[in-house]
Amino acid sequence: MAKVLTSKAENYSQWYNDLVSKADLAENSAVRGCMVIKPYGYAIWEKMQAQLDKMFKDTGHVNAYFPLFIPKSFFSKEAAHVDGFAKECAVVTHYRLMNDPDGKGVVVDPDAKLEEELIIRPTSETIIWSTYKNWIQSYRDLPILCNQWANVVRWEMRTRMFLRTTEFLWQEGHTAHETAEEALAETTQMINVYASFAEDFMAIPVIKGAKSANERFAGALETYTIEALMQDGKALQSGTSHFLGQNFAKAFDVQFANRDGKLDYVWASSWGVSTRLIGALIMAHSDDNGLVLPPKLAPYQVVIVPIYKNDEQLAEISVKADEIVAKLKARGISVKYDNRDSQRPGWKFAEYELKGVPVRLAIGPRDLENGSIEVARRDTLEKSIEQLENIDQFVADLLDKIQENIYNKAFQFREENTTKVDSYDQFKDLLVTKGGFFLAHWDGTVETELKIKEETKATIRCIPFDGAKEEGKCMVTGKPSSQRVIFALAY
RNA sequence: CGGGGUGUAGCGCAGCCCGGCUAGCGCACCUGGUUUGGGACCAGGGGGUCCCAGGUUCGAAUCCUGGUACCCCGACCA
Repeated sequence: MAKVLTSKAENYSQWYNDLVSKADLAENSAVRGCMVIKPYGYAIWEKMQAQLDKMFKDTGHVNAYFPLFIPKSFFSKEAAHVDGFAKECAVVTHYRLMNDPDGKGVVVDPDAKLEEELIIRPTSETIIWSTYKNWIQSYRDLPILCNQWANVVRWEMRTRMFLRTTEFLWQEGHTAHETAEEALAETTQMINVYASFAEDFMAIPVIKGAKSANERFAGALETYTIEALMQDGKALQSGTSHFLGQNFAKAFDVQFANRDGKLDYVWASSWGVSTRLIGALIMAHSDDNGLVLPPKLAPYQVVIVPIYKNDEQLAEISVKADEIVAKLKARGISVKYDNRDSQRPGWKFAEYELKGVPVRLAIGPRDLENGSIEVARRDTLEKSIEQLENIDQFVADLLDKIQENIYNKAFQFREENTTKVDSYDQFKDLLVTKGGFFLAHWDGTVETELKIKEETKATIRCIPFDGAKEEGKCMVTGKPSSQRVIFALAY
């Protein structure tokens, strides 16, 4: 087959860029750092949205929408929060353009300067908590369990399609509670929702855990994360859920009358996942032939390619193909019958491999005679001839198998690339030669964490929830530690 | 924001050092024909402010100055 992608081995990040563009997911736009998400890429996002939205609703949440602009003054109300975001905010200073008095084009009208600048949201805690203040008077108004699907802007220095773009799409949940326990339970519930979405739908195994103080969200008391391992041995933070304590309630003076008739500040959580998940999907499963999509998120789960020599043959094949389409659709399987005459079969095979369609069916004159059909699976690239009868059942089972197989493959990869280390020298060596996740003891101090980051670029990805309690010594300082944490190089 | 690199047809590139006739190649595109079980072949055809602005020169894709955009490597991050 003609090679259209740089191979992973040759240059991983070039492979990634090639794939994004050749699989028609996204392209760079006229605006620095901002991408155009193309229909095929957006279709994957829509699948993700639909499933996540369902999971949010099933756990009692509702959707709302808050403004894109945030008054600058809101940002000074929570000190840690502004520290975290100040350096990457886009600011609106004027509201009008005028014709350039000196010639062609337009300039900003200096008379149209805003009294107070507006920040384009990098995240919505501040605008939402200023709103919640009006919604909450009593414990009877709690909890508030809102989510919003939105775009946000963070003025990043270096961008990469899906992984880090200046503008990105996400969802952000913002909840308000009577008690710390309730807010913490919500924080935990949502990291669990993210983990099951990642594992059951994206087919990506993740490690749930808490961020170290240093890696926490700006303004949070706890940040929980799901960490996934990519095929190049680097970690990708794939979703976070924050316990915000009473920080934002205090910053925006959101108090409520509790059950004892006393005023108290509201407890909060926030949680989000973004279009970065598409980057995770690419880097977790795909190969040198292109994208490999988990069936549960593939815009098309099945494609049917007819093979024919003339119009009569195509007509005969189409009768069969239409039957198959109807049977698959009846099972809720999304299928495309590609009967375009403008491309030849070989071209189509390569194209759908590039786009990661999980199952490809090819049907030609030979099959009409034999009552058979060729089935090709994207994950293993295996082909087989199957009976046309009950092909819908066969395909339905195969899609389940593929979903399971790519999860298992990713899981096995993670197992093979998770290493327990006890000495700092061994850690430094294997970090470079092997990569992946490292389970190591850490003394719990920011100083040690920063020293490791400075010397190796590795960070603590999380303190895993299900990590075994185990007495040990910090690999750097030798001070006591009660649990191994996960270190890795990260995106 | 620091270091390096690149902007020439929709995409990928050659030409630039050493200025000179009509700016070239591959893919893609259009037309016709033959094809169609792994990215078809033949013939014909269309498409260019050579990133932008200024300068040097009889003459600039090519040399000079400034700007700008993108890519790669670092520090910052979902």
